[in-house]
Amino acid sequence: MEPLPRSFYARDTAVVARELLGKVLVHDSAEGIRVGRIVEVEAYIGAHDRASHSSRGVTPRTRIMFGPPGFAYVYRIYGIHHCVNAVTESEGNGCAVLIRAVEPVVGIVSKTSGPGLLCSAMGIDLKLNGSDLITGPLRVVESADGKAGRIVRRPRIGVDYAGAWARRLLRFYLAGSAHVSRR
DNA sequence: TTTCTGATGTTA
DNA sequence: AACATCAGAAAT
Repeated sequence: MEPLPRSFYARDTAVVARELLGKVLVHDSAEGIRVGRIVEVEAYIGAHDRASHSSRGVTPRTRIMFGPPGFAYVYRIYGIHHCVNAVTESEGNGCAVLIRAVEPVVGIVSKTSGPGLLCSAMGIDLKLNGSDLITGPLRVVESADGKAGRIVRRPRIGVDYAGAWARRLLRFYLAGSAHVSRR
């Protein structure tokens, strides 16, 4: 299947987030091919978004976020887990979509309901930070049926420190999916 | 059921 | 010190 083009990512982050629902994440590695259908995401809409890592400016960690769209921003969290994002909008904005949950499709043998769990289940780690989602080993492709379903909007998870930004409805998930991380 | 705690490395 | 998390235990 053909990966989504870079122009898909070079748009408003909340729009990209919603449209990523139902799309398919593919990790091609020596371990084999692992495939999951995206069912939950969050938008981090730029350096002015106090919940976003990019609100601290360009640092070694956020370098990829401030780069061009269509690349993977992978970071380690709480010392144990990894989280994966797709960089969006244009270079210099620091925007990205966090992928929070997928529905197992191929080659997945553990839980995928949560950003750390999905990375573990799909073998996503820091080696993929900065990789190209169009040409690299980690790609996003159109779903087989092209359909997503009704979308639910909620506040983002785990960003209570961000004041008013924590209340913005920038988390999106597919209504009725059994693989969403929490209701 | 909800709330808590421990694990553990990176960050600025 | 805090963290875009998770699993298991304790409290209710």
